[in-house]
Order: sequence, then structure tokens, then C-alpha cells
Amino acid sequence: MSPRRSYDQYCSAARALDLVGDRWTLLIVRELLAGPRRYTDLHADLPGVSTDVLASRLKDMERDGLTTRRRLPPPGAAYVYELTPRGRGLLPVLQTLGEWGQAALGDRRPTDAVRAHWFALPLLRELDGAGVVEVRLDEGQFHLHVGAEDGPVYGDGPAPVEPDARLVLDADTCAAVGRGEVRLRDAVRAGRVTVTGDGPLAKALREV
Amino acid sequence: MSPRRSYDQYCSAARALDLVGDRWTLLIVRELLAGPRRYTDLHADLPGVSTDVLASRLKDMERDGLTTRRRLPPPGAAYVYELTPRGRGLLPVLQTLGEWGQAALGDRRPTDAVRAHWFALPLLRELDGAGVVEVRLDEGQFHLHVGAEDGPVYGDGPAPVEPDARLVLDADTCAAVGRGEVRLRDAVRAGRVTVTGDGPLAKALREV
DNA sequence: CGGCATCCGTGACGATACTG
DNA sequence: CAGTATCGTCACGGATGCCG
Repeated sequence: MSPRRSYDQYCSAARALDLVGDRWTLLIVRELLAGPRRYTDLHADLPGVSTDVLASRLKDMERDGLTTRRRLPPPGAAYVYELTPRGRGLLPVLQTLGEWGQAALGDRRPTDAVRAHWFALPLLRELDGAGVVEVRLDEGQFHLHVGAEDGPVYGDGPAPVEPDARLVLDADTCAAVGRGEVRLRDAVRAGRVTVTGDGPLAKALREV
Repeated sequence: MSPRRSYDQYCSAARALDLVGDRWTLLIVRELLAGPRRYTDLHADLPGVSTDVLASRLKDMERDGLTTRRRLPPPGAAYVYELTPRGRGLLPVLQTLGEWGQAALGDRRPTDAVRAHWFALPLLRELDGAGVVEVRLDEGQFHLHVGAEDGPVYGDGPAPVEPDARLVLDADTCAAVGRGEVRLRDAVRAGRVTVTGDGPLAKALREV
């Protein structure tokens, strides 16, 4: 556990970087926006992070009020890490950062890891309103809690409740939306995304 | 010059962090949003950064298209660093980060450095429209280019042109606005900020 | 087996000194 | 003034070990 290295500048951006500026921290937040995760799952979805750095960051984040550690009830008793409301407040930071980073995303490099739910953040920007959206790719399935005030913002696997809309799209289309080349609405109109469901979210996506 | 350590993740937020995730990089951007700066000035306004790290970051940022290095015409020929449009695109990132960091700013610690123009980012969030605003504190003077499409977003010293509005306030008020405790408009109404000028910006601030 | 702690080699960082 | 050189320290990444 690091003794909190600080920039020691009276500036809110510098203070934010004191808390989330360390390597891996914001990517851990990205993972935890998908809901409570176990240590091993975090380690699997953050390729490259070493075990001690991950453990150290999780301790720092808990000390700083960004995450909490909770023991799951048996069976399968294990610790899970989840964001506090304060930690969830970093969603706009990750969104803004991701929006700026789109210009540098380009094509997937051979060395690049991919996880289906990494496309949740760019898709979320394309959706207004509130509701649950289930997304199916060939590579996997995830779901979005659009307009969520508390609780996870997205998650792996099928939606835990009946979704308001379902999207089916291929990886190329998803990547193009992630790169910002195509708006989700335009991809729907071009038939590259299949939208099902009766909720306002589904209707809004289908309307011209 | 580092050989570009990357997270190697096909995710736009991770790509952004590949470019600006290194220690000091975003704070250098914050400094350069104030316009072209010389190496020595950057070093003076980034207390704690070592000379070699600053030089290394500036090289990386130039290689990555965030900054350019330009030689000033004599007299006083020197190199200045300035942001490219791509680098200026990081303004929303710093603003979002700063907004989140406000909750952690608190009171000034004895070890905290302060510069007048570090209050430019929070003040900028409080201002709509477009125009030049000059701000006078006891500690120093700076100016804002509200709604600037290109060129510096703020700068040290008096405004280079006749400003549309002038604000005079004390450090406490400025810090309170920076911490998000007081809205600028409310501070004006409470008489803690003096607004002069005839432009729409000044009028908007004075109106109830 | 999940959840770390320990060890180790490498590289990044911070401070100071020095140079064109 | 604008960096480069040097050096000690610390953070990081990879592997392995321990312990419930």
C-alpha cells in the first residue's frame, strides 16, 4: 500500500489524479462499472496487470473510498469488489477519456486484448433515456443500464431482468461504433444492427 | 523517450491512457492550455517534476501529436511548446476530471502549491457563451477565452485584447468556486465578485 | 482453487549537478 | 535558458509460493 504520493497542487484536476492517476486505476474502475467482481475475474479482464499491483490498487481504492470489499454469502463464498457511489462518479471521466481516445483506436492490433463489455462505454454514449439493453455479439453478451442512477452501469452476460431492448450486431459494426466512425442509429438504419423490444429505448433506436 | 508502453487493450479509454496516462502528462496539458510556454516556465509551474521527466514527456507528447515545438523569433529567441488541436481536445478530459476532483479538493494544505491560472478550468465551467474574460485576484491575474474554438483556452496575465468582462474577486471566493461550494453566479449576487464590462458575458453574470 | 505476499530484474521517477 | 548526465530510490511486471 503506497503512502499516497501526491502532486501537492491546489487544483481539482491534480487532486483527481492523486486518486486515480496511478497506472491501472481507471481501468479497474472500468471493470467495476460492470458490477461487483472477484479478484480473479479482475485479473483475467485486465491482461498485463501483475498480481501485486492489482492487490495494491484495490487496497488504495478502498482506502480512498472508491471501492468496497464485500464477502459473498456461501456457497461460493468469496470476496467481491464493487464501486461506491463516489467511484461510480468516475463514469463521466471514463466516457470523456474514451471519446477522446476514439481517434487513436484504429484497427485492432494483434497484441490487443478485447472483452465484449469494453464496448459498453461507447454504446452507452449513443443511447438516451433509461432502461436495460441487452447486446449480443458473436464474441459474447453483455447488457447496459442506460441512465442508471445507482448500481452497475453495465454487466457481462445476459440482462438480469427482462430488457427493454435487445441489440444484435457483429464485431465489425460494434468496433466501428466504438471507433466513432458510425453512429449507432445509422448502423440500425443500415441494417447492421437488429433491434427488438417494445420499450421506448427500442422504439427510439428504430425510428428514423 | 520511452518506447511507448501500452496497455494493449482494444478500448478507447485504454488507448487514451496510453497517450496521456503517464505521470505529469495531463498536468502539462493543463499548463499548455494557457498558451505557448517555455520549458523553464513549465518547470516553474509544475513544482515537483524533474527536469528529465519534463523533457521526456514533452518529447513523447510531440511524437504523439499533442504538442509542437516552435522557435520564437528574436529577440528573446527561445523554444516554446504549444498544444496542437488534438492536444487541445483534452480540455473536456481535464474539465471532467477536475469536476470529479472538486469533492477531494478541500482546504489548501500547507504543502500545496497554487497558481492563479489553475482556477481557470473551474471558472470556465461556470461561464457560457463566448468572449474574453479578465480575472483579477490578489495573487495574480489571468484571462479566459470562453468558447474558444482554437488558440489558448486561458492565459496568465492581463487579457491580450480588450476583455468583454472583468472579474475581481478574492482568493477565498475563487477557491470556494473551485471547490464547487459556490456557483459563480451566486458569488456575484452575494457581492463577492465584482463584474465590469458591457458584453453579453458580463451582463449574463450580473442578471438575476 | 482463489487471494493474495514475496522475491527479483527492469524501468520509471525525483533530485542534483553539469553543459552547450 | 534549455535541457543532458548521473545516481539512488521506488514502482512495475513476471514468476513463484503460501495459506485459507
